Amino acid sequence: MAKADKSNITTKRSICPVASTLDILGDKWSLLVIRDLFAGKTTYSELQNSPEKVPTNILANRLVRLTDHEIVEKKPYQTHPVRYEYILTPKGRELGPILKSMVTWGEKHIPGTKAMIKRKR
Amino acid sequence: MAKADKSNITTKRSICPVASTLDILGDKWSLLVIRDLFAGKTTYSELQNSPEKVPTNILANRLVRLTDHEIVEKKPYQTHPVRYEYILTPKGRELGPILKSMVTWGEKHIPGTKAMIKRKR
DNA sequence: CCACTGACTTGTTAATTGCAAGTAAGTGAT
DNA sequence: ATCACTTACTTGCAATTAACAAGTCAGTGG
Repeated sequence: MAKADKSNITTKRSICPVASTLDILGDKWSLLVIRDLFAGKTTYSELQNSPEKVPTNILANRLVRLTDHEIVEKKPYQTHPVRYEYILTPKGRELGPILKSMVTWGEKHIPGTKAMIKRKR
Repeated sequence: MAKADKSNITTKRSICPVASTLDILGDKWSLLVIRDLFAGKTTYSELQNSPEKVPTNILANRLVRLTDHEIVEKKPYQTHPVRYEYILTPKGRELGPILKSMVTWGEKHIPGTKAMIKRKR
């Protein structure tokens, strides 16, 4: 039941790029997963161990949605046992500025917040 | 029933600025309302007439939440009859970069989207 | 064979959304 | 004064989503 319904993947509320971006990322968890991928996490269990403790069924669902949108790519990095890594596609990596502007705004306007992402590469 | 519950207004999932920003704005509608305010809309009915057709109870709820967070200010601009205008506070106006980076990403990666915001001032 | 890990699913309850309709103050026309 | 209309919302309820706990399944190491 972690399948995102394909019918809605291309459904846009309007031609506005903001609305369309929110159709994909407009929820409490998607950008948090992407933040963690930016921070260098790659596996399901690493993503599960975020400080915000994303529920496992939601994490699974979001990963499916994000891979459907080609923001994230899932690939096995070993067999026996099969283990998967999730990595950002170029399209996903270009979400950096959105994350960055959120960090800037959050740090300035929400007391008690502090970023600690060390961007790799 | 359009009251946002005050208990949750200062509840943060973590000290991460991205997570905290998403606690406030992480849904399908909030940033759309802010987009419209950036675009120069000021009244409830103008906001209701967005191309995405936000449900009226959700619009009311989001406006309460956003004013609670001091992102939006509600003030009467006339009496008899009382009419209200919603305007962005300085804190709200600083969300511009987030919106802007969403426009950039959306236009580049979501086919069929086109921005048409003419920023005023 | 047993315990353990990683990567998820499934079931159930709780919360949120979306739609339709209704309300209330006030205006302007008949 | 009554009617129609506008703005700015509320209210009720069904439907979708999210959250939480538990369970599954392949595989490994002892």
